[in-house]
Amino acid sequence: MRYWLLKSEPFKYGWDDLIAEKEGTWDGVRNHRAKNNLAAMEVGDQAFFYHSREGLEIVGICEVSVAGITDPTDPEGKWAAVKVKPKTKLPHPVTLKQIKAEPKLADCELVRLSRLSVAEIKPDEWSVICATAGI
DNA sequence: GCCAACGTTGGC
DNA sequence: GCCAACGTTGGC
Repeated sequence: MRYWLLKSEPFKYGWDDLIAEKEGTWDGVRNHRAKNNLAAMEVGDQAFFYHSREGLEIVGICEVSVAGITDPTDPEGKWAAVKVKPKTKLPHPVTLKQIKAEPKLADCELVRLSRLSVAEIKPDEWSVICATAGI
């Protein structure tokens, strides 16, 4: 079981959209590192849902329901995608400010590579964020 | 709205 | 194969 963080701009596709759809396809990723992360995901992996540009906070947890599919929006079929289902809405969203203020999270991919849209979260980082979120 | 970080493109 | 120019992302 591995942990991830999925970034999305809430005005394009937010947590509420995922709830409404019940299952969302994570496609349109055009960054190699993010693609590698997508390709490494397995069914059952957990992922934080993070709102970028607006909100700047982790709002929920979703679970990979379908792994290893090719991006349906890519005509050449070179890019990867997964499907995710919403699992838990965080009782207390964890803001980027809180993440940056926590020394244990100082070198997670989210902080280090701020432009990466699909980041890996280490198990201990996952626990720290869950604790902060009140889970 | 600005700017830093990063990726991509294209001239050489 | 190098690097400058440009575009995009995302935090502030």
